[in-house]
Amino acid sequence: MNKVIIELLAKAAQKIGIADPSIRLEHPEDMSHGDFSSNVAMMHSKSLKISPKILAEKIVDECKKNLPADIASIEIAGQGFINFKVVDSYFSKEILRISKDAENFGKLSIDKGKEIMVEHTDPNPFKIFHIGHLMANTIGESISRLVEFSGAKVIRACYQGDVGLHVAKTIWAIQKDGSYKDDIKYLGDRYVFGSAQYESDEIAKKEIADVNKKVFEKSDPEINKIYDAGRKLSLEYFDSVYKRLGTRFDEFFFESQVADDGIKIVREFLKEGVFEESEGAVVFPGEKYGEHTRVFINSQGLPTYEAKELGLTDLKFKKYPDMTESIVITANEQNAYFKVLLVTIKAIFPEKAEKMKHLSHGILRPSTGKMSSRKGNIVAAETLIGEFESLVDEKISDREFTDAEKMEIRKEVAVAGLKYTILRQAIGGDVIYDPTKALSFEGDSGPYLQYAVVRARAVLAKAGGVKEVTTLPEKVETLEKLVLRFPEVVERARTEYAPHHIVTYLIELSSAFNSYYANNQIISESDAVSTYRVALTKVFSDVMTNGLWVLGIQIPKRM
RNA sequence: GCCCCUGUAGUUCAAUGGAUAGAACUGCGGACUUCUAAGCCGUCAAUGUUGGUUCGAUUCCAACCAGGGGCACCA
Repeated sequence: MNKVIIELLAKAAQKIGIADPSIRLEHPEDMSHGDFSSNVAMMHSKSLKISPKILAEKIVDECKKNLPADIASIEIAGQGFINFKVVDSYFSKEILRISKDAENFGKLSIDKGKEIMVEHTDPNPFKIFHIGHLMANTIGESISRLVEFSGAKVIRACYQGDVGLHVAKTIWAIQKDGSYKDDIKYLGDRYVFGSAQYESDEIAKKEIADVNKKVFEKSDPEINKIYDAGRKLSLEYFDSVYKRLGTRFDEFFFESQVADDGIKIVREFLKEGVFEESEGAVVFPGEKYGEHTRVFINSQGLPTYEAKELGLTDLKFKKYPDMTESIVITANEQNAYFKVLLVTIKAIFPEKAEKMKHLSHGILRPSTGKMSSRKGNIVAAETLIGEFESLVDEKISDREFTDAEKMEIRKEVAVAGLKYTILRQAIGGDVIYDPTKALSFEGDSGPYLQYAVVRARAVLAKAGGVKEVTTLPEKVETLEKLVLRFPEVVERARTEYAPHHIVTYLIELSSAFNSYYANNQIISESDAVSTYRVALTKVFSDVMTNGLWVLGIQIPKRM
C-alpha cells in the first residue's frame, strides 16, 4: 500500500512539473487525519512558486484521475498535507493474509547475506559483574537480535580483560589473606581490598606491580594456581548470569590473546610513520587528524588498551574474513577514546575501519545518590535482579500459582522489568531508576507487555486456535492498523540501531490490544466476526512474541 | 581551560524539520462485574534562556545558563 500511494503521488507530481519528487509517506500521529500522509506539496511549493495548498490541490486532482480501489479518500489538511484514508476492508484482509504465517511477520531481509559481529558486555574476570554490565548486555543482546531479525548472521562476541592490574590486585589480596575460597563474593571483596591498598600503601603498590609482572610471565606456580582457579570461577559465574538473562556468546576474546599482536602492529606502523615515539612511549599523534594523542605502548614497553584493541580488531577479521560489519558497544565514557581509535584503524586498516561501528550507552544508576567505583559502592547485577525478583514475589504472593509457576514468573517478569527499563529509552543516555519503586508493574513497563500477550494467548487457547474466517468486520480499529506497521518499525530500529523504537511501538500496540480486549468479546458463539477476532488476536500475539524476542524478553505461560 | 553529550508535564522517558508535542508514574474522577483488574475510560500538567535559519524548529545554527563525561602511559 505504501508503494502504491508513493507511485500515485510521484506520477501526479511529475505531471504537474516536479521533475524529481522525493516522496516520503508518514503515518499521521492522529489517526483521524488518515492512514498515510505526505508533505510533497509543502516540499516543492517554494521552487514552483505556488502556495502549498494550491499545489496540493493540483496533485490531489491528478491523483483522483486514477485512484486505486483501496483508497477511500484523499484530503488536504493543515498547511498542505495530503492525507490518504484506506478502506477498512484492506486492513482486515491484510490481517487475514498475515495470520496464515504470522510467526514470521516482521522479519526482514535487509541484512540477508551479511555477517555481523556484535561485541558487548566485556566484563573483567576477577572483578564484579555490575549493573553497568547488565545494561551493556541488555542493549548488546537486543542489537544482536535486531540484526538477526533483519536477516544477518550474527556473531555475539565478548572481550574480557584476563590480565592487568585488576587481576594483580585481587591475587595479591588473596595471598595476603592466605587462603583461596572458590566463591565469587570473596573474589570481589579481595579486589576491593587490593584496590584500596594499592591506592594507600606504597609497599602494597610495589608488591602488586610485582604480581602483575608474574601474572604476565606466568613465572610463579603459586600465583598461576590462584590465577587459573579465579579465572575459571569468574568465567563460570559470568556464564550463570548470562543464562539468567537469557543471553549467550559465540566468541570470547581475551586481552592476553591480543596483546602481542597489538604490539607487533604498532611497531610495524611505527616504521610507516603512523605512530611516533614520545617520552619513551609509542603514541598516535591524533592532532594530525583533528583528534588528540593517545598512548599505544607505554614507556615500559607494555601495550595499553589501545594497542590491544588493534590486536583484537586484527584477530576478529582474521577469524571472520567474511564479516561485513563489526559493531562494538561500550559505555559512553569511551566515546572520545573510540573516536581516536577508529581514526587510527583507518590509518592502518582502511578497509576494516569502514566496517566498524561504535555504539555507546549511558550508565544505569539510582535516582538517589551516586555510584562510584572508587568508593566501592557498585551495585552487583545479581543484587539488582534479586531486588526485582522479590518485588515480583510480593505481587504474586496471594495468587493461585504452583511453586513451579511462581518460579518461572519471578524470573521472567523480573528480568523483563529490568530489560524494559533499560531498553525503553534511546541507548546513548543514562538510565535512572528509583530504587524505592524499582520496577513499575503498571503501565509503561515490561510486565505490561508480557501481560498483554499472556492474555491473548489464553484467549487463543480457549478458542482452540485460529479457525477459518468467514466474516470480516465492517470497521477496523487501531489494533489492526498498528499491527501491520511492525515491519517498518523493525526496519527503523535496525537502521538506527535503536531498540527503543520497538519498545515504544509494542507499548502502543499492547495498549491498543488491551482496549480491544476490553471492548470486544473475542470468542463468541453467536457472533460471526468472532473467528476474525481470534485471527487478529493470533497476529497480535505473534507480533508481540517477535517484538519481545528482539528485546530479549521472555513470555511467561501465566502471570 | 579545551572537547563531547544531555536539558521536554511534579517524576521517568518518546517525538524521520511538519498538523492539537505522545506515553507512563503521581494527583483527581469514573465504568464493568463477560475470554486474567499487572487491565479499561476520562481529566490536570511540559519543549532551560535569548537570538538566528526556515512557509514551518523540541529537532538545525550561535551565545548563555545548568547537569554529566572525557582530555598521555587505566580500561
